[in-house]
Amino acid sequence: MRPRPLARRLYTRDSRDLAPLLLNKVLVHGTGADRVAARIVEVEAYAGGEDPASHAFRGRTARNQTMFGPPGRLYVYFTYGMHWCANVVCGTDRIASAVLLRAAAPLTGLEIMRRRRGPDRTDRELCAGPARLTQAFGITGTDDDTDLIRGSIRILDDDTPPPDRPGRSVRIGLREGRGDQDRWRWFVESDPNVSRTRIR
DNA sequence: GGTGTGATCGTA
DNA sequence: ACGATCACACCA
Repeated sequence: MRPRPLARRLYTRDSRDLAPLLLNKVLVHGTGADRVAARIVEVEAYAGGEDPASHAFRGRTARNQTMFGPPGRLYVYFTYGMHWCANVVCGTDRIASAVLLRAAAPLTGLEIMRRRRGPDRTDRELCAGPARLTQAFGITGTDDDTDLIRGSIRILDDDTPPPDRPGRSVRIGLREGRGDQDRWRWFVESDPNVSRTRIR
């Protein structure tokens, strides 16, 4: 079968159920000559109001309101004064559950990605990291709250299953919410496009 | 492979 | 004041 958008029902799952299922799905942006695509190889779950590491932990704000909206949309936020990061909004309406897209393996449009990321970037430098990924895809704040099923940014299933035994670890870059049991990062073991892990 | 540091600005 | 980061310098 041709690649097709994920069923809307899938996005109603909780972030910790959905996150590992997004591994090996295909993120695409644009059409024709502008099209870029990459296979998702690393994600993290953020569990909203119960999760001290989530932007939603202290309630709804102007920045995080997309997470409180319907599932199946993209939550894009700006951080460190220069980077954008993208999340898949999931769970039920008004529950601020989300999955951070941390890394992907480039599939098509590598020359377009290199135009955005820099001409000397190796393949693995294009999408190995949450802010690298958005830069390679040309995702910014104007893409916040867009629909992942009908919009220009989509997540597709091309019948590549998620790994049977995905790699798993605590989340990266956090100060809060990284207890030993909070292993809410999943990745495709041995994929070179998994981001470098530097724990605070 | 690893660590340390500066960039840069919206958010709370 | 700090951050769901990155690039680059430097060390090994």
